[in-house]
Amino acid sequence: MLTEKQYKLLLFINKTLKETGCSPSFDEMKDAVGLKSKSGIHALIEALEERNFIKKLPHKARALEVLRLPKLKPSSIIEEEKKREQALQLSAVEIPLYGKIAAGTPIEAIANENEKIAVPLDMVYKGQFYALTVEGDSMIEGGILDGDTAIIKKADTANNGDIVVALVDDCEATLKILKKEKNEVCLIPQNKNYQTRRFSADRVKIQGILSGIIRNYH
Amino acid sequence: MLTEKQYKLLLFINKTLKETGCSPSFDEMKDAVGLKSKSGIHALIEALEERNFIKKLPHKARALEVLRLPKLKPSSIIEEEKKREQALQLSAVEIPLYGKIAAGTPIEAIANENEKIAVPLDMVYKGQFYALTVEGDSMIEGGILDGDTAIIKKADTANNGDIVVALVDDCEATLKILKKEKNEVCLIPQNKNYQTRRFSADRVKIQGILSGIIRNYH
DNA sequence: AAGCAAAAGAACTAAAGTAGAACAAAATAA
DNA sequence: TTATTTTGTTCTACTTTAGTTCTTTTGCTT
Repeated sequence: MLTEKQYKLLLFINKTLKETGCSPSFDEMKDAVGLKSKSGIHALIEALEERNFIKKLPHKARALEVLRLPKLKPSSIIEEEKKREQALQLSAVEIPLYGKIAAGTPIEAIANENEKIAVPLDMVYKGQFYALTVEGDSMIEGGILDGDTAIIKKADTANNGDIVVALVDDCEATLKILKKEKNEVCLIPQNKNYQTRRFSADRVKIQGILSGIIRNYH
Repeated sequence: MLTEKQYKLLLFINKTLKETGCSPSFDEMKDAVGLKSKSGIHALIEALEERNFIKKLPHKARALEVLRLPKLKPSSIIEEEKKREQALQLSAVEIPLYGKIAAGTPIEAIANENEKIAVPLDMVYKGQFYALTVEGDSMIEGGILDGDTAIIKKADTANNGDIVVALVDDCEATLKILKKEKNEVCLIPQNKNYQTRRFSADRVKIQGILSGIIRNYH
């Protein structure tokens, strides 16, 4: 119903009326609203009168009357509603479950947008994520078991020590610890029975960084 | 009665008026409803005015007023809400996070209803659940690491082989594999450096069964 | 593929906001 | 009463913001 300036002025008129019992002058209003000329106040007053928020006796000094104020929702209720909305949206989000890792195919190839999994929000704070089912025990000493769901953050670069989804020769995807050395890349398992594999850097593509693990005991 | 867009716009206008006291502009409305051009807003406004949901001062800026709100939501909105609700309920629920385990105090004592965590629904299919933060490495060979969040199903009995939250002598809570023997109870760690502990059955109370693990890499 | 409606986009018009000055009417003081 | 000050009104000029209208595009239904 009102513009910002109109609303601000209306509040000021109402306030001074209640506090002093007498209308503010155009000059007082222009200062209150932050104008340098009172001609603007005149326009605002006319707009407020046209919208029936105030009544004015023309050619009388300080003769304004507030007819009504826009009825606002109490801010406490607004806050509460916002919180509830946030809670709904913040508690968990859904990310796609792409399939199994260590399955020998690029992840893109098996992307299935239909299968999704819900994960706690704090796992997926920022960026794009997807989920993989871990297959095999090559990371068992890092607490990553066969059947675990790995939450992966999409990325094409990573730091030494990160656990990454690495695609070797465009055909084999594995979950390993990354170590970069000059022109080579080491993929380090966490299982004594497996060996670290070393590739020239151009054979390995990073597809994501491990962000979380979800395990289900049945 | 109303189309989805009309309904959304009406709600937005109403919300803006109640929260700020000022009408939204066409540009603000187009963003709120998800249009890229304000010409569409014009059409929606006209439709809403024709149906007597809002009043407008023509050729005035920010001069909208909401006359009434529809008692019925458009069916498309209802369906959308149902879906979202279902998705949320089906995908994740919130359970209380009680604190750390292996901290030497009964879990009841440190229950804090305020702290909660969202977990995927398939972890908490049936029964009452709570979450604990794992402390220590006594279960490391089972893939349960220091700092992991353990999702626990409330229970006072368990089967051999279950990983349980066990309270010993009413003062010490630990997460271990359960093994019952005649009148004795074994609590078996999964770490060669720890020893299995054996108690008479009356000293050990089961407080829950491990149902899931959530881990966050930072 | 034709026809339709919703949406996008651009062009245009109007209102709101800003400022300054000149002036007229009311309130106040002498 | 007259003189003086305060207050309100009007006008011009210009910038920014907002609303309207029209044409084109897009996506969908038949």
